[in-house]
Amino acid sequence: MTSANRAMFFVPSWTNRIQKRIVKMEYNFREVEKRWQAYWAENKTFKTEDNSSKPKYFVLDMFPYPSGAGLHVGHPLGYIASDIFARYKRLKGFNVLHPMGYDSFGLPAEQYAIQTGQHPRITTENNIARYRDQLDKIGFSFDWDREVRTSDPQYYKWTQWIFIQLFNSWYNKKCNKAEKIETLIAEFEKSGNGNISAACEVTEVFSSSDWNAFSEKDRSDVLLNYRLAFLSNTMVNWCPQLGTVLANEEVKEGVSERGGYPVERKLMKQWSLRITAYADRLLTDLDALDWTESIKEAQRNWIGKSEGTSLKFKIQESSIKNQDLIDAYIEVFTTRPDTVFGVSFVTLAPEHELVEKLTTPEQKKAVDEYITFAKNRSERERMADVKKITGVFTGAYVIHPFTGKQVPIWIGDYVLAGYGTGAVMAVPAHDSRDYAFADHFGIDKQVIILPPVDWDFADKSYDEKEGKLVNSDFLNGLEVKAAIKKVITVIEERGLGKGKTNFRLRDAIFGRQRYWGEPIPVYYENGIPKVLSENELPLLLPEVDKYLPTETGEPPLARAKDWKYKGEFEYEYSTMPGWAGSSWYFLRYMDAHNDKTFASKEAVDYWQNVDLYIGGAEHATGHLLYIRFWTKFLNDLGLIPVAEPAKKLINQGMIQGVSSFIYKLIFVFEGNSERSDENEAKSTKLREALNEFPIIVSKKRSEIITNGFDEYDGTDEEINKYLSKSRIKVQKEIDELNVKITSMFSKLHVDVNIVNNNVLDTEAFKSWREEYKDAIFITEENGDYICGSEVEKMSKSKWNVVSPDKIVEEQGADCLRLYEMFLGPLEQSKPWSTSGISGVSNFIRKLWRLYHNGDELNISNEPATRPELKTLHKTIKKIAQDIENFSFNTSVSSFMICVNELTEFKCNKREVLEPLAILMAPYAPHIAEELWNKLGNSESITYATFPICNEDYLVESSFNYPISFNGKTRFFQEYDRSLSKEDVEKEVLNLDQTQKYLEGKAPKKVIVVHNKIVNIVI
RNA sequence: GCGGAUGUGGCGUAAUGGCAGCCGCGCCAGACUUAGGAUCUGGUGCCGCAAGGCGUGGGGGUUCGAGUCCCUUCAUCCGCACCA
Repeated sequence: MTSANRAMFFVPSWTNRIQKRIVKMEYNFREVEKRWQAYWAENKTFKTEDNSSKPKYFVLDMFPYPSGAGLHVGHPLGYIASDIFARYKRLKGFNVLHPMGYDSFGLPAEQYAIQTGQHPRITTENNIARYRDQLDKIGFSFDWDREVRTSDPQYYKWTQWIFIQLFNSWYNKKCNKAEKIETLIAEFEKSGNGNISAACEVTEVFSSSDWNAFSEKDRSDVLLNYRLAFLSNTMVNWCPQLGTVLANEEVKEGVSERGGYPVERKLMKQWSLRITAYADRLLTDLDALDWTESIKEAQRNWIGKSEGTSLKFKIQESSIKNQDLIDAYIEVFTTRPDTVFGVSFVTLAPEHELVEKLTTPEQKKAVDEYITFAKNRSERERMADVKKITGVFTGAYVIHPFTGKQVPIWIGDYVLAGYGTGAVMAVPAHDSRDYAFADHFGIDKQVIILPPVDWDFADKSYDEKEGKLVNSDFLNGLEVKAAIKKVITVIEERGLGKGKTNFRLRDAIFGRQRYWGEPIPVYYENGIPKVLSENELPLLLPEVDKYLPTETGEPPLARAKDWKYKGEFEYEYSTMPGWAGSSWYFLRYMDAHNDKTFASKEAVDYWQNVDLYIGGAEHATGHLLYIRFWTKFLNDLGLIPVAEPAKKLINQGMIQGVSSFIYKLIFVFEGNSERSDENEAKSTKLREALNEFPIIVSKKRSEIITNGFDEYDGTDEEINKYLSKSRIKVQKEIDELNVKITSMFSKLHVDVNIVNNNVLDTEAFKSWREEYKDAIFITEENGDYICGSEVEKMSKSKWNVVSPDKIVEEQGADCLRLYEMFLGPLEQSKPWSTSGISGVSNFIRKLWRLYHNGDELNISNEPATRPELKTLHKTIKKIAQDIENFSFNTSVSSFMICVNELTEFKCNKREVLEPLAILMAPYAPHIAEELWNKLGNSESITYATFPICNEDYLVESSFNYPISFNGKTRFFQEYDRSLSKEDVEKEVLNLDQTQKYLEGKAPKKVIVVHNKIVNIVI
């Protein structure tokens, strides 16, 4: 059958079979699943109680962004796992909160709005409706009454409210928590900021009288240095194509995570959140969390704590002319103060504030040129050629604080302005970056640590913290670790600097110059930012005529007509970033409709935090860090009782797509004729003629020809036939233009839905796109067109998205649920493939047959036999263990084993089949409800009781010992379980078989593990 | 460079330090027959006719016994990355 025929008969054959099934009264999943989904919705089966005597359990999924592509098979993987767990916990007697919602603000809907003019709200609503429909069909046990949408004004009212709390708070380092800003103002009024220890920008010291004399604007500016939500001039990641700034974790390899557009560094006035205040707590609290090590490690890296010391290098006055620099110094941050006697230069970041002042006139030109160069080098370039060492000498020197020698000051872009002090002391012999820099510019390297191993300093630096100090004055002879301690003491004694901790984590930029996000509830009165009061919330997203920046480059919100606070003051035009709404949503589920507060005290006290959180690992440094930050903040203010959002976190693996490719011949011209209108016309004709119909070459064919997919070598006769056909028509132009035509293969994604087992449905392909309607296929010898395939991330642009809908339609939701779990361990990533789904589908029918005889339900009330009970109880034990260990894949095989065994026993006993239905219920809820109901239960199976394993049934009276010699099993021998170790040994040694394997030799040793194994060592 | 994860049949995978490959797909052989892509039975790690041997990325170690623990090495994937 050709692929075209297959496609034509595909649908009818399915329909036939389903009709047959109905006639034969086989399990009709369509009817059953639809009926129970309706029942659950109607009876609000999964509605969570607010006041319950049951213990609580909160199972949460990372809610989706409702994209236009709909749900793909990767989404439900985590949802199915959490749903199984939620249903299991209900059967175990818990009051389960298992909600779902939508992270519905975000860029794609807005990009779509820019292209089409459709309001993002409409796009979002449509997408949500589609998601909901898809979710409903899979049979999840969500309490939909608690649905949240971050773009709903009733929801973002509270996102804005939390922002206001952040604005009205500061971080008191003395008690290590956030406090109301009023306590800070009171302190300022009383004694200025001298005694304050706060997470803040560097601020000048002022007294209470200074404060009282400040203008309103001055006070506002000072307070902004302390507030947890603050406005400041910051270097931001500016993405011109998206027209907005991006957070660090939204930038991957120098381009935007969404869309892949270039990102540049730019100084802008921006709202930020002072997450750095929480850096230490975010780090230390990780230890107590039951999260995967990889996520914790990613967060640790991202926070990037490093302990070291600051050290001041006085600027040598004779080397500079600038009077401002008398008594000035350069402060560096180092984690290796022990290497201070090996300093051969000091390097400043190009943006360092002292650069301009201390550069000597002789070096000014070179320095200016370098700074311009460094500025214009985009982030991406900088990352692309990390190896390229650049820098320049300033002409100035500092005085070494211990030796008094002069040390040159250099500028280099390997030093980052944003980290530490933006200046480093360079110790080339013991730091690989300094080494590379020194090597490049021919600067001396002073060895001051003797490595414990042979080391060639001509080759590379020695960075390890092992070895003895030399040439280091008072540190000579000390081990590195002792030297670090000692030198810090000396540095602090002499007032040269002090021990200091640095974090890599930056404050989170909170403004986005976009439309589709929460408006920041701020207005400006005489240039002073002020927040709205609670009763003015929500600040609704205004309507705009276009979703683009204004002509003057202001964000889209500036387009809103008459959008002024009290008709007078300008609002903030940036909106909040995508992660704002998701940073607290778990709390809203606890009390989703409260219009007095974000969630009532009773609700947050009862539900506490999430017991089980399931979602993708890609949120390791974004969402999961911000949600922890906001939780800690709300906890500091006493608004919630917990400081962490989720006790346990599981990351489901990514389901990758398997992309299919076609290989299209394209033509490249190389001509050397003059450019003229006439020649242009000829070229156009040439191009059109050659591309009159697309030539699509099958994978193996193109591989044989080219052994790669680049250039076509011109040796395939069939291809040449088509090529020459096109070519003849334009031979005149080719000659006249004197062009050389090269044919290349272009590898293009093709929709996986028209490819079956790598065989392209060529008819479907022709109608897939207008441009392919006349496609010519160069196929394999058997007439099939074979596509290339590759495993990639599932995405619309790669045409490899597989939606769950088709499987639900053809095999049923229970089958999808079981199959997704059957694929392998939850946390493992794997490419999507349906090759094994028939096994699961067969299993479901086999399960059904166990309860039926032909068309009729066939259940016996006879007591079950011992083997039947053993099968059941072994399964109960395994399933309970598996669920607790999140090992859902192994449960599915246990079910299969169980049903296989019971089928073999021809078991139809209620005593076995009723508990089995309950065991199945979390995994395959529809069929379980149906069987439960047919067994005569009138209530939903949801609140049945999970069966308890009776170990008595698992114990056999005898054990079949594997008898091994030198660890290799040779035969088996059955003994009574009560037979002692000693007796087993005696019996085994007397066996003829044993004697055979002993070959007359005496055993050196005999190991008997009771009821496990016998091993005889010869 | 740093960190995390993963390497087991043709494929997805399974194995509290104790019979490697459960379960499923695929494949082979057969049965049944309203010829269905249904259902049922048997087989299927590799080499070998067999006896038997070899097998969990490679090398070493601990152990009576290692897929599992330790050391080392290689490969693949992911995250971070001039972080002083």
